[in-house]
Amino acid sequence: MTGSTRPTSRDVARAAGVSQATVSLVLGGKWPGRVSERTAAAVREAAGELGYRPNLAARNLRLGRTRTALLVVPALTNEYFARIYTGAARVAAEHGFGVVLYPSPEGVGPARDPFGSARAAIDGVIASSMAADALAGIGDGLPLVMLDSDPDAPGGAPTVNLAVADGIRQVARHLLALGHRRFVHLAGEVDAWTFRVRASAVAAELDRVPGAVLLHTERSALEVAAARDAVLRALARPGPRPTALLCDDDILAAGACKALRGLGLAVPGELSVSGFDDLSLATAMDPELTTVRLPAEEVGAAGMTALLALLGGVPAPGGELPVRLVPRASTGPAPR
Amino acid sequence: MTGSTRPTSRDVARAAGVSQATVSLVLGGKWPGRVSERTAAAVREAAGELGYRPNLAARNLRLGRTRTALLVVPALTNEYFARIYTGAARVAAEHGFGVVLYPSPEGVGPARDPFGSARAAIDGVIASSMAADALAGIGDGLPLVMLDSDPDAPGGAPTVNLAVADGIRQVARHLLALGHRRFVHLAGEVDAWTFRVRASAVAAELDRVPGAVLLHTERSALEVAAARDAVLRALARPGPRPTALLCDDDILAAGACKALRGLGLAVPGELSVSGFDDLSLATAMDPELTTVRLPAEEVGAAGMTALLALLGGVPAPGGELPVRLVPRASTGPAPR
DNA sequence: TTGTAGGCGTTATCAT
DNA sequence: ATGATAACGCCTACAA
Repeated sequence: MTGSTRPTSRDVARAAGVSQATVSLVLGGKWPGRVSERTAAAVREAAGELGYRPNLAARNLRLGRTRTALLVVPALTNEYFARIYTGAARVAAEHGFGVVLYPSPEGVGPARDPFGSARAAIDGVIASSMAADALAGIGDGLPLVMLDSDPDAPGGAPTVNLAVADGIRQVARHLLALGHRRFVHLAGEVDAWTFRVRASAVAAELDRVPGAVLLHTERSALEVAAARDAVLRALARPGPRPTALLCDDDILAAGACKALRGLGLAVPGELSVSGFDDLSLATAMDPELTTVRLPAEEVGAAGMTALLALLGGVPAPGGELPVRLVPRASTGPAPR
Repeated sequence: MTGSTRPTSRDVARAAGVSQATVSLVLGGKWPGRVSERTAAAVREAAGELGYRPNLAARNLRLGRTRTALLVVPALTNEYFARIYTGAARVAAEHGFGVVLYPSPEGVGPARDPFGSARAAIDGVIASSMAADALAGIGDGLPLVMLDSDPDAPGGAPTVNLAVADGIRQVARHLLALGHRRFVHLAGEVDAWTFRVRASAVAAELDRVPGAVLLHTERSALEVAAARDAVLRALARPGPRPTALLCDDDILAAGACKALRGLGLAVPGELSVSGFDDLSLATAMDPELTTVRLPAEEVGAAGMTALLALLGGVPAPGGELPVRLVPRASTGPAPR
């Protein structure tokens, strides 16, 4: 280790033969009309020479804000959250903000560290698909926007949601139009608003059609192997066999297809399977999955927009983004 | 907005009837023997009452370090990087550090912002699977550990690697033992060290066996659709047909399987397919993919350990972590 | 056992 | 057009 330490604005000032204030003005980009072109150039030169980079901690302390938002996600295991991030980061960048990702350690559980877990200094929080109380200790009192969450939850944080119920409706109608009447719902075994909405939307939509019946709802963790087991359980039940398997999620649908193949049941010849999310998995499979595409990037963007509004003192809009059925090869006419 | 602002340690001190210094000692956990139990309790009570949370910017400025590391990844689109994060975060937490994720905007490209893109104040950088120059402007001069990168790259950052070449070797031997002799290599079209290693390992290993021949190497972006097209191209070439398709990556292998199914070729009956990474995709597919499991979490952990060593002034170890072939259903005896 | 005081590096206000 | 100066909130000698 050479004893070299990072150069400060003071060092730049000395090197350029000016004062710290001038350096700050020039590098802050607000010198036109206040500092001569000559000195500005000298400052920039000196800064470049020394490899000067402003100390973020000092800047944040002085300004009282960090221009950084925290994006809390329950897991990074699928690309949905990656797309959320992308959208949020894009909007953030347009406003000179950064986004820091915090994958919440497996689901719930309040923070253990008395000082909270988010170490980065942040101005606000965007929480995606989280139970409200899972945020305990993260953004205590910071401006908060929730994605994919109960808009009527206590706390009254602005919410950006997907039209999940409408998506389920589209799937159900698609299957009904194909002649299906006997359904099984493979539900995500996760205590999140979005899955509760899915469940009630499935029930409601099938209720509307005389003759259509929801034979059973089977719950499964969001993993392929678990979903396969769940479908095996569901199909082992006595009674008439379903012709359509409506899955809460593409991963569940993938597991369902595996189970069916194992049972020698053709998809979609004997059973139709639908997913939700339109992950890249949906087209990696064979047959490709009929599913619902979520505008994840727009969700992230809208979330960031709402947070920026909040930070600006304007009441944030919130709202619901439309989703779209993507019919592919895993659904077909009901047999018989 | 009520005009309420966040309480400072000063406010806590006032509320508890003590000085800032005492507050700092108590909340910093280094009061035993220096502050009476009674006052300590009073301080904690006041802090809790006010909902006090220390200002990170100020703390970081004062201490000159943030106890935060930046983990730079090329993309979040697959779970490999999620596992890296998990491992790194675990080790970090054991040392009172935090980890902030920075998904580098699509591959390469130096930072556009003159002040660099990583807004969070950080002590060091762990870069995963990145070209060395893709880091320009991120951690300028900060302690750096590279994962999955050329250990002999200029710059001499410590490197934590996977035994990628050995993994390829295991796959090749597995296929050779099954009687395969005509190979096609489906290579990732990414300019990264790990893919260069894979390519040369494939060539080297097949070279060692008389009669074994690498018919062709086809390149493809790391996406299912691209991989499918690439395999269609490769199989349309004149000459003998391969019996084994060695893919750089599970996603490529998934695309390969789709292409083969489209062509009516049985896997593994007529062609064996192998992947690399053991993503959850590998077991979501049908047939399940023979692939190589990477200890991603350990890579992240080792990377963090190396960074902590670096920060402590100790030369970081670096090293290579073993990988393991996971034979599944997509490979079988060579036909004929 | 507790309080006082100084400074971390930056930006912004006010003189010059 | 530029420079001196004062904060931002925290930690930590050192003094009492």
